[in-house]
Amino acid sequence: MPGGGPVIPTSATGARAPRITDVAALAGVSPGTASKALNGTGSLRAETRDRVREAARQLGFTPDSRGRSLSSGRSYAVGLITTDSSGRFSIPVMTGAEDALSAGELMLLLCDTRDDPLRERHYLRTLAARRVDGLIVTGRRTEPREPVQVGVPVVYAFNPSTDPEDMSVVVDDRDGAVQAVQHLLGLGRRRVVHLTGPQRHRSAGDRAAGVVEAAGSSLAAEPWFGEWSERWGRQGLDLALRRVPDLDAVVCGSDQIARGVCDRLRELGRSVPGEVAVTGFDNWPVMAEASRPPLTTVDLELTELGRRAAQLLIDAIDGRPHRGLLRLPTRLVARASTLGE
Amino acid sequence: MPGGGPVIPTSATGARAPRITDVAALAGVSPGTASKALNGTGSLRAETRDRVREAARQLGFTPDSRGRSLSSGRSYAVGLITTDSSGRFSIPVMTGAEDALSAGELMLLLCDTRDDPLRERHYLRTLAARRVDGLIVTGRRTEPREPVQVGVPVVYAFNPSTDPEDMSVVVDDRDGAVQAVQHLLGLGRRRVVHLTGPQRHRSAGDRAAGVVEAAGSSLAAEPWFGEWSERWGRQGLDLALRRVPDLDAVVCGSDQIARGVCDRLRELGRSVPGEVAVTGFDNWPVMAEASRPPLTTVDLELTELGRRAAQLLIDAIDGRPHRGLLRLPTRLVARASTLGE
DNA sequence: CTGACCAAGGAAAACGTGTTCCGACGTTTC
DNA sequence: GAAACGTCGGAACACGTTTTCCTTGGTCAG
Repeated sequence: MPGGGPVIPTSATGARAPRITDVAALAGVSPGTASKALNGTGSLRAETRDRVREAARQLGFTPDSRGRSLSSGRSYAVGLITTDSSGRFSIPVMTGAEDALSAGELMLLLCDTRDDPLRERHYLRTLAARRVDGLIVTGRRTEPREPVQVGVPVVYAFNPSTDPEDMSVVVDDRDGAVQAVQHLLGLGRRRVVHLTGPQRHRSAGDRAAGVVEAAGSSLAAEPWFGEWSERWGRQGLDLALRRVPDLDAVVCGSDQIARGVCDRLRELGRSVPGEVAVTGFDNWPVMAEASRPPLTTVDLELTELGRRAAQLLIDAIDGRPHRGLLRLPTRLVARASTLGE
Repeated sequence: MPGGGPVIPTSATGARAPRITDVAALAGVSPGTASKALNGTGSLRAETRDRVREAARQLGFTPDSRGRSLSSGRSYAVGLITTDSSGRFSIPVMTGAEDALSAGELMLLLCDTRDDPLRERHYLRTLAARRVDGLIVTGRRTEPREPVQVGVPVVYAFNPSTDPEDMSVVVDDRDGAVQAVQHLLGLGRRRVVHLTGPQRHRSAGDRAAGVVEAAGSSLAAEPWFGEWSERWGRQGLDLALRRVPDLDAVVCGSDQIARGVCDRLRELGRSVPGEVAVTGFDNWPVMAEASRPPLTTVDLELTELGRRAAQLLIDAIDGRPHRGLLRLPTRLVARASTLGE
């Protein structure tokens, strides 16, 4: 049947998927020779090589990666353990990782543990059974997590391992906060306050530390810790205004908080950024771009983080192991909430 | 080394990962017998079985799924092709699919094509090489897509195949709209308008059709098509009010639109739901719950959709193929934007 | 003319498992 | 006592590929 799309042949196409033996038979050579011809190894006459390749093409031969894997000792697959794949943090990390891996012909095995240790154990076992070449571990919080015990290279992305010897790639939250503050100081703001998430969250603490460090004497009050919500942004702003009536900049620990702050400021009739400049954190498009005005915010570059994590893993798999924590820079995205129109 | 966590042994643990041969040798039986003992097949004395199992436990033996796969003809893996894994629609679908598959010991191979036909071809080839048992195809839009050509069972989730014979699982957008409207009618609303996304989007059209059908004479104006944004919600509300000053309910095609509508109504001093009731669509928590007031909305039950898709796929793999379109019901989530406090 | 060397390709083993077939042994039945 | 039968376990092959080693035949130098 000539017409129709390019059917990729497999065991269910009707007949069996062609094996290298079939290719070899058609080309009139031995399976070993066919393998060499297709992989460009060994020493073969050009004519033979072409004949084999033509036979493979004709049969629509796709080498079975399981056989190849068994023979090579590598599975060309890595597991991705995530504590919640629906988190908006793990998603871009996954995307970046997949990006880097697919370039290296590696596939990603998705494992969503839902923060359940039992599920995690189950998945680790399954991944071990599949003899994955490596593992990427990610989550939705920046708290260090206890390392996984597994006999292949592991990279922790976004949430580091508690073992400082393990490979971890994380966001430099503190530097992000510093960038935001410096941006505001550069615009002449001198009465800066900081509203952020729960104090027990490491990212909140890191960002607050960055703000305190960078703002120096321009910090008009101690940071307020609350929750990662718009509601807290609105409430927190009220608190801040009571304490610092003449504040001219609010550095927020998340875009949600910043959006709440903007909303409340508008309700109070204070112009943004005319009277008060506002910055967010995370560059979560749906928040940052939909806010009125759109938010100047700190992009975590999570896709790049995922990519780097995957690259590190590939290196380790290829026998060039790295170790320790890699802190990636963030990127300030300036929008109307500090710049105006 | 006894201390430390439960190391899952693999080829990199230092020594080689133990093979079934090693287990057999330790138990004093042949590899074939060991296989039978571990899998509960064949006829063996209980004592022999136990001896083998004990040996396996002692060695920390994990059967190599590649060998097993080669022998059984099944790979126990399915590919997940998504046009964008960062979309908030594909994520819950993936989660649900993974949920159903992991129960059946199947793994998910993640393939994000980024809507690029070249990448898709690449991934299809790779998945074919891995001899996946099946394929789930999903995307971020509800438009039917051209079927993939591959020799294994395929289920289309969220976005159906253009071939009505293919297995597809989709959201019943129309029924969702009907539910929302009936909810409003039940609350006594009689001047209903509808604001939704771009007319070229099938989901917008389906939802609009449902609204028109269910509202009947209570529909105060033709639906307005615009975009899926809060900004359009605000603008659209102005249009609607100009045309229907006494409207008492706005059915929105998305939570973003609904949120914009609520914001604008508040700015205009019209109470929600006192004067105007508002419904959203999608039950996107960050929108629906953060809106003021929180949105009554239509949950698409995407996780369940993913689960069903996976279940259908498993059935097909096990030789019980289904066919045609499965339209899953949505679920109305009532919140303050229609009910008040 | 012979020995050394090289190119080309084949045979066989390896990767790890599951399954089929068959033989050995012990028990039962006539 | 012999034939039939059931239980248990081993040998061999299958799955599909890669790689190592070896053979064959040809060419070149001495």
